[in-house]
Amino acid sequence: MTLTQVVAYAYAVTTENEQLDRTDVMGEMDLDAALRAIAEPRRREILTLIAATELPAGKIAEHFEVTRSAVSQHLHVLKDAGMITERRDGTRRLYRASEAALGELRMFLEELWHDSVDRFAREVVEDPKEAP
Amino acid sequence: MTLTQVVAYAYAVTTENEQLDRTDVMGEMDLDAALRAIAEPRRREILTLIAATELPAGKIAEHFEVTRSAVSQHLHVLKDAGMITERRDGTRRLYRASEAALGELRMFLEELWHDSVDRFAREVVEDPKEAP
DNA sequence: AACTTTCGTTAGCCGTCGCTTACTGTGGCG
DNA sequence: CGCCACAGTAAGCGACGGCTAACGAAAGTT
Repeated sequence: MTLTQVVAYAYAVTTENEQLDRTDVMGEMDLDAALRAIAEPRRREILTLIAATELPAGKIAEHFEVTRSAVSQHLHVLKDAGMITERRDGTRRLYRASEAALGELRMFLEELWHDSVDRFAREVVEDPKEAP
Repeated sequence: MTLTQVVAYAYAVTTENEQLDRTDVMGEMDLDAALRAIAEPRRREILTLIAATELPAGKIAEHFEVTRSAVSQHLHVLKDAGMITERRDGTRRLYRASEAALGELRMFLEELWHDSVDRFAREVVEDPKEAP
């Protein structure tokens, strides 16, 4: 069973409404903003932190040596870019990486890489000796 | 035949020395610099331009409405990040996207996405109703 | 109601970024 | 050699980004 199949199954077993909620809550990913967001090392660390686990802002901030304010601003940037989702629980705000957004970013690079590989393979076929 | 198999074949038909040259010439990709490089829209356009085709600096600059100088600086940033390779032919400098670097970037996001998907799949298995 | 916890927001500082304008460098050609 | 086409480099400017410090806001707790 491939990873993609697992995802397909996961979506399949959720109800239609739940799926609507899911795509609804997630503020559509902005590719430009997303790439700018992950260009920052600390934001990348935050993203890896909440890729597999949901965490409150405080717990996230503990992992860094900058102010909680700074982390809060990073979270704001990530949220605006659609890279993370926010869920409230009392005074806490729980964050997690948006699987859909990560998938879109992944696809963007996949396509770019694909173009590059195509060219490379073409050159090899035309003249193996010229292959870089 | 999958894409990965094509790549494997392409590498296989090149000689060992050629492969050494290939990895030698390419200034090891810097993930941090690479992500900062593709955060800029114009640099991303440049990258897509030379993903499947090798182009001289002048031809690249023609596609934009900024100065050739600006494009030259963008190319410098991309090269420093290891995202592109440079080959000289007379006074011309031919650029192309580094397939290896694009692959590494792709892998980085692949892993991040993978972590996120794992979590999502786990939640569904544990309690489908709780799936976001 | 007063206080605490958890967290976001604002103002302002300083460093970095992308751009233009000028200048410099280099290879080919008469 | 002198010149031209093709490029990178340097200086300097306006804009933007990330940080801290101080403040604001909301949900529990006593």
